[in-house]
Amino acid sequence: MTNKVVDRIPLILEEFTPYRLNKAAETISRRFSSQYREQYGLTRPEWRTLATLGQFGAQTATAIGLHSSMHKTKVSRAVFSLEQRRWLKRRRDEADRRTEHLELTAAGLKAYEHLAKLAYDFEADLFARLGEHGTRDLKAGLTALETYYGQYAAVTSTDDD
Amino acid sequence: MTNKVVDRIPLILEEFTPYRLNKAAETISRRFSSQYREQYGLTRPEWRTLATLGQFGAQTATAIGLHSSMHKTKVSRAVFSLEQRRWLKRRRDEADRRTEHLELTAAGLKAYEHLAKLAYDFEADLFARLGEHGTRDLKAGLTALETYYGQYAAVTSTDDD
DNA sequence: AAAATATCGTCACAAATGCAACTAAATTGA
DNA sequence: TCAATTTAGTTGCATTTGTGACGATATTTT
Repeated sequence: MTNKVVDRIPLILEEFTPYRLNKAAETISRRFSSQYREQYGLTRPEWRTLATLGQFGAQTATAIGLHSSMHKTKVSRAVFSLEQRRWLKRRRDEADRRTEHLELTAAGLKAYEHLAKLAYDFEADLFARLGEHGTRDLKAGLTALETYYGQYAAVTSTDDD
Repeated sequence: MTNKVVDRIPLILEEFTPYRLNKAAETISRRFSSQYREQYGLTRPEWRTLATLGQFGAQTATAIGLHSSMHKTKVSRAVFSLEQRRWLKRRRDEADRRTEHLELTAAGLKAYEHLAKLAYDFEADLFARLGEHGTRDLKAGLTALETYYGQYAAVTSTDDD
């Protein structure tokens, strides 16, 4: 049962889809993250937190984590760090005092807008380089993956741009 | 020059390609890595090292890193760990004594063959779930990405399968 | 053939991460 | 109404990672 013919075929790492996907994600992320890292010294969790608040306005830490697929400790640390920069402020919810609503300050919003612009430009440049077909394939492939794993319980949570 | 109309469009994180790509890669990797983690307690760098040696036979640490996109310290640690398990042995190159050739032992080869089989099955299952179109799109999208960034100097090196 | 430079692999240290335990507050339910 | 459970967010600790420096060897330059 174990020794089929297929056992003999060697595994070619650079053709193995999980490996390819990981490498592609890392390469692209690295390129993009260098922008916010070099210009603002932001980490990825910080960038994601900023992006989520910029997109939705005030949010709780839990909501940020859910939306941006980050573990709550990452969110907690990112929030702390953005608070130090005076890019966001906390507001305790008086109805449920466990919760705090997080909101960008004017400075935070300004940084967000700049970074959102960089993100757009980055993506536009990527699409231009991939070409029409490459872009369509990539998007469709990602959509297929999302459909697939979206059906399974979103058990885990982690990070990364 | 900075305030175009496009500046007003909010960035939608879950539609942003680098984010989607990262999340997809993480989700898939997590599923796959749970197999070698649970069954053998292997880390990702260890799995990649094993896979590279299984694919090519004896290799130097540097070659493994190049092939599997891992930083040399990761390779060094993975090699040490696999050596502890007696899954590989080192052989000093007498012509160039800085280098060592790494080779799987019988036990290492056996583990490799089992894991390669798991990898195949995992990929086959993924493709089945993605469907014919989803699979083709994903592969084509990855190929497009690889073509794109393959042209740029492979400056960095890291990990993660 | 010496000196300068580059490469191989390892190690020490600092930063980032994940996990589990924790405090505080809210909710459930007996 | 009060004990048990759940939820929000933080913190401590152990593990993993990246960086830079290092010793050893090889190669290149002068």
